[in-house]
Amino acid sequence: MGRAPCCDKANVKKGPWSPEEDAKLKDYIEANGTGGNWIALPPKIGLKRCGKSCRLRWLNYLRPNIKHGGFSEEEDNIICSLYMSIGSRWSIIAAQLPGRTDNDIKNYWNTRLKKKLLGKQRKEQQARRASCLTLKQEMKIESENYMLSGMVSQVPYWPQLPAVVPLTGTNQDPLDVSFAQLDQLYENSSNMLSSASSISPINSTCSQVTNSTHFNVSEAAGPNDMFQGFDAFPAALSELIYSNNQQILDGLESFYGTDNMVDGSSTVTSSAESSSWGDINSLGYPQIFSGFEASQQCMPQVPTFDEPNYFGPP
DNA sequence: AAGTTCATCAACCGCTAGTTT
DNA sequence: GAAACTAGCGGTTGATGAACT
Repeated sequence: MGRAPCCDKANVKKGPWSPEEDAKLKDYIEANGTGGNWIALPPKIGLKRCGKSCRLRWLNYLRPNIKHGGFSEEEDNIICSLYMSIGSRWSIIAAQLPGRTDNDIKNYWNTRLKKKLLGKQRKEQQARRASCLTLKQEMKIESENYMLSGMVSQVPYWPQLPAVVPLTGTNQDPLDVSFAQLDQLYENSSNMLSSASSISPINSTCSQVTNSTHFNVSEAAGPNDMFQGFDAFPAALSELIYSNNQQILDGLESFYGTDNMVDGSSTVTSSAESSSWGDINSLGYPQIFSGFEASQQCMPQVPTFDEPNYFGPP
């Protein structure tokens, strides 16, 4: 037995909303609220719309204090950082950006931000190829940069996982890290994410951001404190936002490794691409890729998740 | 000027989780 | 406890306008 439809689709209008419909919905909700039942709303105000459609229209467009477009550099950084940390949990990301909707952020990421990052990455890769750096030279530079920059204190914090997560196909080329694999990682941290419903929005001013605690997951952590560290993410995020974080964007771009991402192949990569693996480490991801040690031999050595300085200099 | 491609974004769809009956 | 129902979420689609040929 299938589910009953949420509305009578035959008698429901679809497509763009007219100004009259907007006005009806807005006026009613402002005067009476939603009544906690979106399904019942349209008939009450004479709208031939699905309740879901009304809800979406209100949340994404009619609701007060909605901002459209004009994303700031700060917002870009927050979105990137959170995407790297928690993946495509747009509602959670939106909760950190007052006035932004999940739909808006999702669209912005898919249409602009991702491309922006990829474009920059591509330029850098071309520059590297042109400079004829050897792999060894690159490794040395990246390693030195890593050690000197104290970057780990600025990167998005990856919550401590209950255990080292074995990825399927450990013989896989480590450079062929795709979003699918990231999804696998996200899956393993889903318990942590599920508690994120208690997230409070970032306040809009710099000082407030720095001082506020955005993630209240510690309250939900329980005795085993499985969320240990995740609570510290806001500090890392604040630092990320208000310090010179070009390195973060660089890392993100390298992480997306255009060549790997675009065609999804696992071909042996050139020295230029190989840097992406080191950058993944430098982004602060835990030792979840430990099945790839053999392949990592040619990569810069970075502190492992268990080492004391993993999340920053002592 | 006309046709085509690309970029953007509002809206829809299907699914899941939570709540109510 | 099971079924029905709703809210919310994320992925995807389609309409539209801009840019390009």
